[in-house]
This record gives sequence, structure tokens and C-alpha cells, in this order.
Amino acid sequence: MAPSPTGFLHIGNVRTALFNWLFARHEGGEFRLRIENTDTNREVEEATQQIQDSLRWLGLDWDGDVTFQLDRLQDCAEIARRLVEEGRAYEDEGAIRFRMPDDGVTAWDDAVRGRVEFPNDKLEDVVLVRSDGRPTYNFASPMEDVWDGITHVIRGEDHISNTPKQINIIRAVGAEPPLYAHVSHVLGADGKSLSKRHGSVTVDEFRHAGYHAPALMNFLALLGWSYDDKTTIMSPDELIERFSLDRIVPSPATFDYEKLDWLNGMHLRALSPDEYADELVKFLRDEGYDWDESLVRRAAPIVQEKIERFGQFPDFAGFLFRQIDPESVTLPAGGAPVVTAAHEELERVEPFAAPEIEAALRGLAERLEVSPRKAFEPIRIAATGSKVSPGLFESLELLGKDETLRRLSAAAGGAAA
RNA sequence: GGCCCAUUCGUCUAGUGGCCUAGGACACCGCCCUCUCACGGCGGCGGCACGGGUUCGAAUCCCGUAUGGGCCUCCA
Repeated sequence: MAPSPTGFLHIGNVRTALFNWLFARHEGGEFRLRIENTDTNREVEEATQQIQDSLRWLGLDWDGDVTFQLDRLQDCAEIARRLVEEGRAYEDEGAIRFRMPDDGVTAWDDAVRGRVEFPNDKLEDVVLVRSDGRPTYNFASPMEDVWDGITHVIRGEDHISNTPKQINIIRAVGAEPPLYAHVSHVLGADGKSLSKRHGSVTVDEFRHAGYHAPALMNFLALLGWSYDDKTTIMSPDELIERFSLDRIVPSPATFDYEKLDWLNGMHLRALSPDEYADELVKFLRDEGYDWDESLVRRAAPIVQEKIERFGQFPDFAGFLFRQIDPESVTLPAGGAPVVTAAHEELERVEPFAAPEIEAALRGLAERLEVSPRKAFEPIRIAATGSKVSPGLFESLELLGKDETLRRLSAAAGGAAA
């Protein structure tokens, strides 16, 4: 994987990195990370660090040290000099250009697209070394592939037209080109390249939104790759086990945020209660919530079936950790008497636990001759400030008897107190 | 403009000449389950860009057109 350090790692590039990683891990090979920083003007200071953080969070570990393209400046200069001596390159206004062949075709068997051919007379003489001595991408990149023993180059389709140039350079130095696999781009819903206005595009943004790394990985893998005609949910290990280059499709894929949400929910629900609680605690801590950890852990099981992203937790279960806004407590018509009755009923419940609470409230509904659905709605609103919440009885248990009674009486206008 | 790449339900895809009256998943709609919301179950809607070939037979092979995209920088 060879990103340029010009900013945050875009999710499209992350998918390319993922294909590289899955392929390397599947084959028992190495996944290498190289920073293409030959264009020092555009380099962004923190980008190199952010790229690594992003890959690590997603679970993509690389082999060996991160390498930097500019570190090969001397080696590149030497090769360029030799090419000039051999007549395969020439000076042009201080720069060195490579002499591309004039006739015939340059072709390769792309692992994703099959055979691709370019007429050589369309290949311009590319600059190898700039007049200030720095190598260009189209020179340094193929040379590093050679020096690092890169066997497979899996990259975006925007590099297709660079490939014949790089192949000619590699052959000119007497080396064999690696195998190339050009994967398509990732698009937004409007068919344009995925960008900010479509939603989250950097790994960081997905992390802060509360996505689970293995779920995002699963989703990304399915963007342009499939295992068979029915398998959708796969763990990182399963992806590694099943991945192959020949099942990558060449056409561009549109990023579907709704499917990602669904897939994330599936992964989250499949977690053991302990794993789920651990992840939830970690997420909330990272996002700056100082909520009581033991209560978060007790709340975890009652939200696991309900939300599809950790980012929804504060809205969905925040009522357990902070006072609810009185404005949000608007009882439906005829709700107040029910809340008052519930208050009386719950005062007597001991222990104040879900099964006992349930028995009491169902008994109440029966006595009032109201359906449970109708009876519980005002109680839910009074206690949680919302018509939508985790299971009512479990929620009340976690809220505690005192707080529950306090909220019910506040909602009923204090009459119950 | 030149060169190159792509084109199956709204979306992700299965499909490599007969197994396809095109399968699965997300989304959407309906029903069931149900304390809300989810989950789950059942059902539905919906597609081979178009035109020519090749073949007994084409989503699958070939050609053309259209549409989308990439590159054409001393960017990567």
C-alpha cells in the first residue's frame, strides 16, 4: 500500500489497502506500507501518522518498517544516470526523461481486468528526475517495487494509464514487472467519487460515529469483492481465509451507508455480552463521556439488540446517566392518570427488579383495562423522555426505584407525590 | 480531443454458452412476533444500457453505439 501523505486516508484508499492486506494474509506473504512523499510541496505533516493510526484501528497490520519514497533519492539518481548513459533516457531542461518505445504495444495481464494493452506511440517520455534532483512518482514507485521485491501491486484504477510507463521503466533496468491488480473506485450515491458531502469518508469519522472495525472491514471487503452468491457476514479471519484476487469485480462500487449500518448492527449483536460492554465502554471513553462505567456495563445488554452503532448510545440510553429534559416529557392524552397509578404500584415493588416491575405494570394495565402497549407508553415517556427506549422494565430497574418514582411523579405533575 | 477502463434489481453482488420464466443481501412495501424501537419469520416490488452479429441456444463470446469514469503535470 503506497499512499501519498497529503491528508487523511480516504475510505476508498482504505479499501485498496484492505485488498492488499487480505491478499497478503491469505497467501502468507507480506503487506508493506510505503509513503509516497516525492512531492514534498503537498506533504501534510500529520498525515503519515494518521495513515498509520487509521490502518491500525481497522486492524490492518503491515510487515516491516514503513518506508519513505524520498529516502531512495540517491538510488534513483544513480539509476537515472545509468539510463542516460545507456541512451534510454535523456536530459531535458535540467530534468531527465525516459525514452518510451515508439512502436508496438505494452501490455500486461491485470489480475482484475484481464489483458490491458496500450499502444506505445501514445506513451510520452515521462520525467524520471526533476530539475531539482527529486525523482518523480512514476520513476520512484516502480523502482521501489523492484528493490523491495514487490510481487503484487494492488492499487486504484487511476493508475492504469501509469502502468505501461512503469513497466517500460522496470524492463529498461533489466527487471521483471510485478503482477498488477487495478481495483475500481468507490463512489457516492450520486455516482460521483465518494467525498465529504456524501457522509463520512475518513476512517476517523467512522470510528467516532461508533462503527465496529471488523464490521467496517466486512463492508469494505464486499465493495467490489464477494465470496459467493450468499455469504455476507464475515469476520476478519473468515475474510482472510476466503479472499482471492480473481473474485474482485472491475466495475466501480457505490458506498451504501445504510447497508454499512445494518452490517454493523449484525456484527455488534454477534459480540458476546462482555465483548460488547468492553467496546462500548472504550467508545464512550474515547468520545469523552465520563459516565459511570459499571452502569454502562449494566446498560450494555439492554441496548445490544437495539442500536446498530455505538454512536447511538448517548441518545438512546442517555436517560440513565443524566436528567431528562422536561420539555421532552409530553404525555399522550389520558397518560397522566396511568403514570400516577404506576407510581403507586411501583412504590410497593420489592425488589425493584425487571421481573417484579413487569408483573406490577402488567397487572396495572389489566386492572385499568388498557392494552400494555397503551399503558406503557406514558410510563416510558415519563421515565426516559422518549417514546423509543430499551425495554421498559429493565430500564426502570437500572434507573432505580427512587429515580423512577421521582420521574413519574414529576411527569404526572407532582400529584402522585 | 487522444488513449484506457467500466456497464446485471435504487444499492452491493451471484452468474464465465444450456442448471436463468436471472439467485442472494441492503433499502422499500405488506403481514406475523411484540411494552416502544430493534431483532427474527413470511411474502412482495424490482434488473441483464441499446443495436447488430456468432451459435441449435447468449446476461455470458465478437463488433458498434450510448452512458459513466480515469489519465494525458518536472502531482501521486
